[in-house]
Amino acid sequence: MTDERKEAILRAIVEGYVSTREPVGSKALAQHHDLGVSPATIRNDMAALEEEGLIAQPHTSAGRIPTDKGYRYFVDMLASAALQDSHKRAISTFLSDAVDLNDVVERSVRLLSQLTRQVAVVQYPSLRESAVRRVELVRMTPGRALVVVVSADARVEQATVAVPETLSDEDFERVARELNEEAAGRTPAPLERDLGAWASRQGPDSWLGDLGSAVVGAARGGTVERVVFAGAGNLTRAGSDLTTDAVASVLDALEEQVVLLRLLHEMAAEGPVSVRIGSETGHDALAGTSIVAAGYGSLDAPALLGALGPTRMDYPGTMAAVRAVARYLSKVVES
Amino acid sequence: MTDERKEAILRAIVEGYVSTREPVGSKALAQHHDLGVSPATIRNDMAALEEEGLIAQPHTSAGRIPTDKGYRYFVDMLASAALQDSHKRAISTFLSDAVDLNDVVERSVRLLSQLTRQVAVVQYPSLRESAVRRVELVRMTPGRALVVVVSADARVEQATVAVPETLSDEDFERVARELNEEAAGRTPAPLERDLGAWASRQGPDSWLGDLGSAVVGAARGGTVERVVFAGAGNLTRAGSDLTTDAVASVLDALEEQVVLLRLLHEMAAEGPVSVRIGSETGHDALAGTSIVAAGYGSLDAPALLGALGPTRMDYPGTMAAVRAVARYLSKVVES
DNA sequence: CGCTGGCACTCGTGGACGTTGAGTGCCAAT
DNA sequence: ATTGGCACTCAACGTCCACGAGTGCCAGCG
Repeated sequence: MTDERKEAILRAIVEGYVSTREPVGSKALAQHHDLGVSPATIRNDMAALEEEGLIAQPHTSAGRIPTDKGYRYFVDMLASAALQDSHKRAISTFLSDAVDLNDVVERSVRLLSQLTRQVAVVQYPSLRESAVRRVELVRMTPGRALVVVVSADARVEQATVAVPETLSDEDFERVARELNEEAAGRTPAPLERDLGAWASRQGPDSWLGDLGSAVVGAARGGTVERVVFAGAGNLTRAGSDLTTDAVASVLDALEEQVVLLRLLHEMAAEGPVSVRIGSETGHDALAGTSIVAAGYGSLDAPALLGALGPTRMDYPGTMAAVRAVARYLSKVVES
Repeated sequence: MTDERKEAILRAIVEGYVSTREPVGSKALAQHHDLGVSPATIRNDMAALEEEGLIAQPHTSAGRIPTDKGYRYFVDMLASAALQDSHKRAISTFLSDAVDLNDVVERSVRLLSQLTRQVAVVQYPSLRESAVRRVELVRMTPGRALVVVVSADARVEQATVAVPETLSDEDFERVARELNEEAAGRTPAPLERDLGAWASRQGPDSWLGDLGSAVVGAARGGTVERVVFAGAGNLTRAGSDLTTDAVASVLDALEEQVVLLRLLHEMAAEGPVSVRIGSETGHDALAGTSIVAAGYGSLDAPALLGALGPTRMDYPGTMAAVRAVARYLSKVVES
C-alpha cells in the first residue's frame, strides 16, 4: 500500500469503528482527523483501500468498516502504545502477594480480563524439566503406596503405585530409602536410566519398575497442559458485536481447551506479541473473534497468555496490557 | 389453591411455555390437553391463577406465562420423573474410568452440563478432617522451605514457610525430624494444640509457630472451597431467553464463586433436591435464572452439584439428571 | 352454582409505504 | 492529484392499517 495518507485513513477508520461501532464515512473522517484533504479525496483513497480488501461497506450508502485484513494491516503498522499508569499499578499490586503457582495464574487471568475487558486466557507454565529434590513413599494400604515427588523448582507431584501385599514394612522402608538416594538431585533423563538399572539390580520385581516410571513421570511434569480463562462475561456484555450463537461456540471452545491450546502453540513462535484476527484463527468456532497472545516464562519453552474478544477490539490497548502482564508474570515465575 | 383442574391448567401452562417459549392461551390449552371443559371455563380458572400470582400475561392480548411463584408451585407438586435410559448409560460410562478426584469432578460437571443442557456446577467435595500421615520439610532457598503434608486419606497438601536464613542445615533437619514425630498420626484438633506446645518448647522462635500453623492448615484441607462449572455456552445458545446483559452477570457470578458458594450452602439443607427459582436466589445477578442442586458425598457434610439455567427450564428433567448424577457421584466419592 | 357460547375489546405483530439522510461514485474543473 | 458538485442508493425510521390471538364479561343453561 505504502501511501502515507492511505495508511492514516485506514488507521482512522479502524480507530473510529472500534470506538463507535459505526461504519465511518468520508465526511466525518475529513472533519475529525485533519488530513488536509477534502472528503472527495478521501473517497478516492477509500475506494483504493476497498480494492485492496482492507475495508468494506456493510451495505451501499454506508460508511466503511475494516476487514480482518484491514485490522491486520493496522496491527502490523502499530508502533506500540504505552500502558496506562493505573494499569501498571494494578499489575504490581494484584500479583505481588500471590502465594503459589495456582494463585499466581488465577490472579493473572482475572487481572488481564479486567485490564483488557476481554476474555483472558492463561496457559499453565510449561513445566520445565528439573531435578528431583526428594521422593517420598507412603504406604496407604497394604497393596497401594503414594509416591510424592518434590522437584527442585518447588513443584509437588503425586502418583500411586501398586505394591506387593506381601512386602514387609522393613523392605518397603528400605526401598524408599534407596529410591531417594538414587533419585535425589537427578534430572529426568539420567533419572530414567538410573532407576531402570536400579530396578533390575534389585531383581525382577516388576513393581519396582512401575515405581521408577511413576517417579520419572512425576518429575517430568505429570499434570496435563491446560489453560484457564476469566472474564467470559465480557463476551456478551454490551458493546460486543458477537451473536449469541457465536458467543456460545466461543465458550464451548474455551471449555474444550484443545482447540485453544493448539492455537496458542502456533502463536508461541510468532514473536513477543502475536495477534490472530478473525478468520486467521483458522477455527470456525472463533469466527468474529481475535486473540492477542504473548509468551511468558522461560524463553525456550514459553507458556502463553492472552486476551480473546471480538475482532472489533482495541488492539493497541489490548496488546499493551497483554505484553505488560506477560512481562510481569515472567518475572514472578522465573524467580 | 387445591383445585384439581386449576393445578392441571398450571401444569399445562408451564409445560407448554417451557417447550414452545410462547405464552399459552385458553384455546390451545383446551384443544391439546383434554380437560373436558371449554376455553371459557379455563379462562375463569386462569384469571384465578393470575389473581394468586402464579401466572401472568406479558401483555393484554397474549396468553399466560408462569411467574416464579408459578414455577415454584409446579416444582412442588412434581412427583418425580424417571431418568431416560440413555442418560443412565451416559452416567456410568462417563464416570467409570476417572482416575483421580480432579478427574471425577471434571467429568461430572461436563456430563451434567450435557445431560441438562444447562450450565452445570460442581462443588469440590468438602475435605474431611483426617490424620496426618507424614510431613516433609524441604528447604528450597536459604530463607524459604516447602512443607508437604500427606494425610491418611492420601491427600497431598503443600505450603511454603519462611525460614531464618541463618539456620544451619543440621538444625533444619532436626526440626523436620521432630516435626514429623510430633505430627504423625494426629488429627487437626490435637495437632494444633501439640504443635503449639512444641513450638513454644523450642523457644520463642516465631517461625516454628508459623510452620506449625502451616501444617495444621494443610491438614485441615488447605485448598479453599471452590466450584467448577461447564456448559457456559448453553446460557446463550438459541432457546435461552436471557438478555446478553443477564448472561454477562451470570457468568460473572459463576467466576466470582463467592455468591454461588453461599447460595449452594443455603440450598444444602433443603432435602435431596433443592430448587431456587428466579428471585428466590436472592441475588440480582441471578435474576431470570433458576438453580437445581443436590448434595453428594457424605451425608453430614455434603458438597453440592447442580444445574443453572433460565427460569424457563425443564424442571422435571433437570431435577432427575441432577439427582442421578449426585447419586452416582456419591458412590464414587464414598468408596 | 358451575359451565358454556357469544361478543366486544385490546393490543402486539407484520406488511406496505413514504421520508429522510448519510454516504457513495463519477465527472468536470482547477 | 485534488476538489466541488450532483445524482443515486439504500438502511433506518415512522406511520398507517389489517389481522388475529387472546381476553373479560355476561346471559343462559344444566
